[in-house]
Amino acid sequence: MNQIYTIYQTLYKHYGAQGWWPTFDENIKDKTFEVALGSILTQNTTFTSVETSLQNLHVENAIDPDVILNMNIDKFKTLIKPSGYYNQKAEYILAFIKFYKALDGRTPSRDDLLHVKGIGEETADSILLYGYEQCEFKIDAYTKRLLIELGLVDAKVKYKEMKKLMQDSLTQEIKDKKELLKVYQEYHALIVAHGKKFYSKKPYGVGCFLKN
DNA sequence: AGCCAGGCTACCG
DNA sequence: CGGTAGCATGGC
Repeated sequence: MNQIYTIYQTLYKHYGAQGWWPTFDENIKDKTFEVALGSILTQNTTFTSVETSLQNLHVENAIDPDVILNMNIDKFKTLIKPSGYYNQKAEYILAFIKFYKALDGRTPSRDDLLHVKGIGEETADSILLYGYEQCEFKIDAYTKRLLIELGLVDAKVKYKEMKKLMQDSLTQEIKDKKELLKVYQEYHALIVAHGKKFYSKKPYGVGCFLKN
């Protein structure tokens, strides 16, 4: 068993299942769209702030592309204000909505997503992994700090390299595609749970039990 | 009171 | 290409 998969097992044993995405409303019609909204809103922000924004949107029945399009822009900005960067994020979300409606239900390619303003690698992978159930591993700041701290990559590693390391390691161990998707989804959530505890404050990794 | 959050774009050299 | 300022609110 390779090291990346061993880390997953250890984290899973320690924290248990995290749930694939902290969905605000299980009964929402368009889960994919909600995940995309959350993925954009959570950029450089805590998910608790995002939940406040999603709650604000929900009471306006605005977890819906057309409702947002027909809404006064300043009103929309007010609703997402708790997540910060509300001017930028409003622009990003409108750009995504345009893209999303044009898809008409199809699953977008990663490359197409990356051409939408406001969607970088992490947000694209977040939308694909949690919104479209695609096997795209999501790398975030915690993942990077963890891999560096464990000596598995060097400090100037790129997103692409980390993603390849995670995906190659996991596909090597897990042959069932459904299981692989589940592990991708859980693994990222576990890293966030672990990262909040040991990789938020410098120096990173103090007390991290993975360092043995 | 200050630092950090589940990033991205624009612009610099 | 790599590096960095700017974006903004909320939590601890």
